Amino acid sequence: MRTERSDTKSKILNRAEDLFRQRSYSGFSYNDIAKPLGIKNAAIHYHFPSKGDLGVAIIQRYRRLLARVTRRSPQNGEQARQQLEALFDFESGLATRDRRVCPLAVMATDYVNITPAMQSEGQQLVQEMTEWLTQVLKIGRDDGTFHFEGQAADKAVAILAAFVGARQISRVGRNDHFSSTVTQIRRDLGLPVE
Amino acid sequence: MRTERSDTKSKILNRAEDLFRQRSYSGFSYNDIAKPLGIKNAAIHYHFPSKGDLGVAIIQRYRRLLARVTRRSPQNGEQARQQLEALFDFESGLATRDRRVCPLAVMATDYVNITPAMQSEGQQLVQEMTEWLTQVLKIGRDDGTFHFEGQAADKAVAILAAFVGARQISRVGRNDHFSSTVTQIRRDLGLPVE
DNA sequence: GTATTTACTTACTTATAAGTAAGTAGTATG
DNA sequence: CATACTACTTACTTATAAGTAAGTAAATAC
Repeated sequence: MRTERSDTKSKILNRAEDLFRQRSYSGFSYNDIAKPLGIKNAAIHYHFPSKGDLGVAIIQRYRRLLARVTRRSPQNGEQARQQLEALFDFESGLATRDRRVCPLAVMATDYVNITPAMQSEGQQLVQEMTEWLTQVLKIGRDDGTFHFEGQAADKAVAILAAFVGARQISRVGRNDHFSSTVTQIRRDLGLPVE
Repeated sequence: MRTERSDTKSKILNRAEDLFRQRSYSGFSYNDIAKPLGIKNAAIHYHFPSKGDLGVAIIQRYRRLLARVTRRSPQNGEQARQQLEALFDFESGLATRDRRVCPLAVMATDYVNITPAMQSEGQQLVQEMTEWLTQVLKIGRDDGTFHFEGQAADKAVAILAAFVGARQISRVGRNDHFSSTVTQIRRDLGLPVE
């Protein structure tokens, strides 16, 4: 090992995720990672043989990050509300920090360029998110915490779609379009808007 | 002219838009256009000197297409409802035909890779869409045709975000996530869901 | 009927992409 | 203390990217 505790691998992954979300999958190269880290191209291939492996690693880590929120299912309305607020905080934090888009959005636009393994990771990510949010909304509505019409599964997808799309629109259009969307999602659920 | 009526330029533009929405901006090359059309790389450069010029042309044409819907502002609730339905039809048609994403989504994820001229086109597109939809929602709510809480401008952005995001999510996740979102948008507005 | 313009092709350039084979300096293992 | 492994670098390959300069055939203008 060159450095005391080889953190090169995680540095590569950090930088890769940043580039992935700033410039999309086909929009960044190994050199964009190597140069700022002061390493060589081949060092990345040592840790991640192909670009697809790097892509899979990015999504897997993102899934693990989100799993902190999505793993636990709510037992009552209060827990449902807390978990929904955690999602709101998570999404808002990511969106406002540096205007990066959601990894899911990158996978979608670059869908035919990414590897099947990456596509599969994406599919699982969507499934985990929608199933969890559907449960949260169900419990919360039964309890009277949230208000909405129709099926919880449809509402869950619509909310996630709004979050993903809002980050996109706020990047191309005006920055405050993200918070507009969040405000409206809250209103449509009958939640307080501070 | 080689062909009787030189439609090479529009053939290039058609193919480019297709690739743009299938593979994103940095995900396609001049060769991907040239080969299937049976022309040479340089022929594209003749009509569109740089890739940025081609990108601008794609967005401008999309803006013109959408302008058919967004140009006219509604005078009453019935017109508002009709115009909203036209938007729904437009979005649904594009989404289901071949799972291509919205050009807006491509610009967002590829934002730092596209030229300033393309960014400006994107900004105008977002502005045109949000301003028009805000008006539609305002008129429609005053008339009792739509029902929603909060400001019309926020609701407009949220609906557009949901459309953009739904196309992404349905591409990565399950195909029917798009129609789930549309159903929910209708319910949230108090519109009939057939 | 010559000159110019249009719409390309041919043939290239320069840059950069992902990926690899072989070498090497430290680290850990027995 | 020798061996093997880890974490790289050096130096390359092959492919492809956007872009360009010079040439050309057909249509149009005068």
